[in-house]
Amino acid sequence: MEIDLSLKIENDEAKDSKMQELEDDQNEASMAAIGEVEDGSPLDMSLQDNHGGTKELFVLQMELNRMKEENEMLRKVVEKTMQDYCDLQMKFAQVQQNNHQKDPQIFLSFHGDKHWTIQGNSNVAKNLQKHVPVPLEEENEELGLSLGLKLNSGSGQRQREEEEEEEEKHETPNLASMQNKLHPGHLSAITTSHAHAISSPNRKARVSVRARSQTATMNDGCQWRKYGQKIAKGNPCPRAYYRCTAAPGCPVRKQVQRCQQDMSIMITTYEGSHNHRLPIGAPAMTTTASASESSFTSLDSSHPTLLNGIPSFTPASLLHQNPYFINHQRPLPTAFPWMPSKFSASNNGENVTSDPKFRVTVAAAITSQPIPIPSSSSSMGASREIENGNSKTKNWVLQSYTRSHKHIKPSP
DNA sequence: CGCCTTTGACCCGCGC
DNA sequence: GCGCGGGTCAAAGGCG
Repeated sequence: MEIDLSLKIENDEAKDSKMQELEDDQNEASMAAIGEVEDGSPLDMSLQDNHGGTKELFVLQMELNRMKEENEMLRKVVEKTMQDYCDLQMKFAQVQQNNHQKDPQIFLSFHGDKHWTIQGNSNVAKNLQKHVPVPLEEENEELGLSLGLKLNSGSGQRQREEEEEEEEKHETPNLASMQNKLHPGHLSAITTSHAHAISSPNRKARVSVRARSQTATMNDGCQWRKYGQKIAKGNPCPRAYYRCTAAPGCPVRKQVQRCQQDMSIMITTYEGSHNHRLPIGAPAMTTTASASESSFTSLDSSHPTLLNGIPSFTPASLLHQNPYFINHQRPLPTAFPWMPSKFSASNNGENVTSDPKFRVTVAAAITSQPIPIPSSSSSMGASREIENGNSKTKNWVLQSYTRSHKHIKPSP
């Protein structure tokens, strides 16, 4: 990101030359006035004329003094502007440096269905606080669901992964404790989401979103094609790789993985920027560039269309405008559609995406075209592992697992 | 038939 | 240089 802070001002020479011209003109005028007195026919000159010439000279001198003062004032303004410009440049450099050193964190907490609080010291947080049309209160209620937003900059992948692990360590117990505090039925469709964006000159920007979802994929309004799946180290849940197929050659990819600590949380990581117009229902984070710039919107992974026509950051209003979110409360399922059906109970009723009532509600709430909902038929049960070196044993186990679940399809 | 998922193989970066 | 692990490719098969 580069911001042109160049400030075009006239340099001193040009300014001085103009001033000189001005003074010359005034001198000429004065001299002309004097010359009139001196070069005119002195004998014939009447007293009245003399009086008039002196008056004109006086006026011109006054004008000259006034212009000198004005010029001095302008000089001060220019100096002040230059000073401000230098300060701004220094601040900008400092901000850039800070972005590399630490990660400004923004935490959005949802208290019941009434209040949202945004915490954070960054400018983004302050901006959010300005724009969120709900009263901001201290986080003092026990009943709260936290939604963390994080903007990173210039971190390496390792660092990011460590941060993510760290976040999970800190975040998951909180979630668990919150869920323990809450009656299961109080968990509405929106529970938590987590996003952060990374921008680095050498790395593609990434935005990862954590959302409680029971569907296999995050339904974000875009069209995705799965091109790979792997078991990541330290997480038994397979990581699925998707590519945007909404337009040929679109570089956007996303990774979908379940959170190890809380299987109901799905971590979706978007990478790249779309080379096409997004569907109306596609949230901003599906294009990392816009996600980095804009505010994030809390969303339920099953309900991308809720973002249609709604300002980029209106979680509270979103909730209030869509009573479905508040009223559609259901207990956490014990199994999820992405699990092999062997392990999952009949949970078709849990998938609110296919709920016609929800669709009608959304259609009524927003004015947009219906977004085709991609079939979440990818079986996450099949696992695989790289076959090399010492991982062969693990690979055999995984392949065995794969074979044993190969013909198991998730319940429709 | 076209598009999708699955999955084994391959590539590449990083740490030691 | 080697091993490990993440990410991607591409062939095979399924499905509507």
